[in-house]
Amino acid sequence: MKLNTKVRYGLRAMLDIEKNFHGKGILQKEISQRQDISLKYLDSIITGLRNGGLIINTGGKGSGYKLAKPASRIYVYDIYRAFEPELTLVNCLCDSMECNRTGLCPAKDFWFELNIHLKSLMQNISLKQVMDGTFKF
Amino acid sequence: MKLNTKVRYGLRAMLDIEKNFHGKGILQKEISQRQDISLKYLDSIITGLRNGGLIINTGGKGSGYKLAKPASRIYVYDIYRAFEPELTLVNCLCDSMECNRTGLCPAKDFWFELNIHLKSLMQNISLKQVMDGTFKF
DNA sequence: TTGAATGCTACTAATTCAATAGAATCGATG
DNA sequence: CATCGATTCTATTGAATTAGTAGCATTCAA
Repeated sequence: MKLNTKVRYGLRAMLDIEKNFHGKGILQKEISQRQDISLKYLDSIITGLRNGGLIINTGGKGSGYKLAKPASRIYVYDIYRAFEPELTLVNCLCDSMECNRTGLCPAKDFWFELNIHLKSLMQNISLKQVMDGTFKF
Repeated sequence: MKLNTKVRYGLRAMLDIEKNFHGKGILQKEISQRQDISLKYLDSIITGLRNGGLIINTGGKGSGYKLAKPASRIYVYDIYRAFEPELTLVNCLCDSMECNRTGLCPAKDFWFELNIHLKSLMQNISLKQVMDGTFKF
């Protein structure tokens, strides 16, 4: 069970933007250098974050990126979702072809609850909390 | 982020064995039929569980499998570990070549705590609780 | 000694994933 | 207008992982 690197890099990029934004948009190149991610690969990360509505280009002079919302209203799960479909720990939770044992299979019920729990953790911890280290489980 | 099918089938096999064991060892064939898992693939699942010390062959007449310990002392994470290395949500947590930013990178610290939390959930919910549906998060 | 059940090694086919290539576009500046 | 840096898009590659199967060896009780 692994998180893919896009989510991982995505979170770092978001934190980088938030930390270094002081009125002037952040360039991909800066993030690339600070976070040690190749510009080309970061390109796809930025695309994901932008399409997910998490960052926006400041436009105008000295253009660059900033967060689309305050860090306190962006959640870890938002970033996850910028790169992944809905969290589904096991396929039998989403693919009814694969399993229709809900209520009959204790294993399925367990994974179902674990799935909800894990998702809700990520939905409730904000970028700001991650940045400050003030999140709690 | 997905759980692999071995862990998933492994849990089902364990539950099947516990549920159907009444003094007489459970045959792979029975599990295969009840759980609708090909005998060949189940073979590798059983191997994992056996090597993980979670099930044992009853030996003797009417041989078959039973749990190696009471279901109340087998934990979900035990089953996970029968098929996976230690839970590591992101590579930067285990591979120091990849990242040595502990305490510097808020993202890493977050994944680290999430990792601990998730692992500890699985370490504290027993097979019996899964079977009864009495687990709680 | 036979036959069912188990155990072992290897293999394949499919999928996923990280990362790069190359070109098109955009936008500010001189 | 020309250009240069930065961004954006599409496509591709190469590697790793994984679900599932094949085939055979072994065991063990009847």
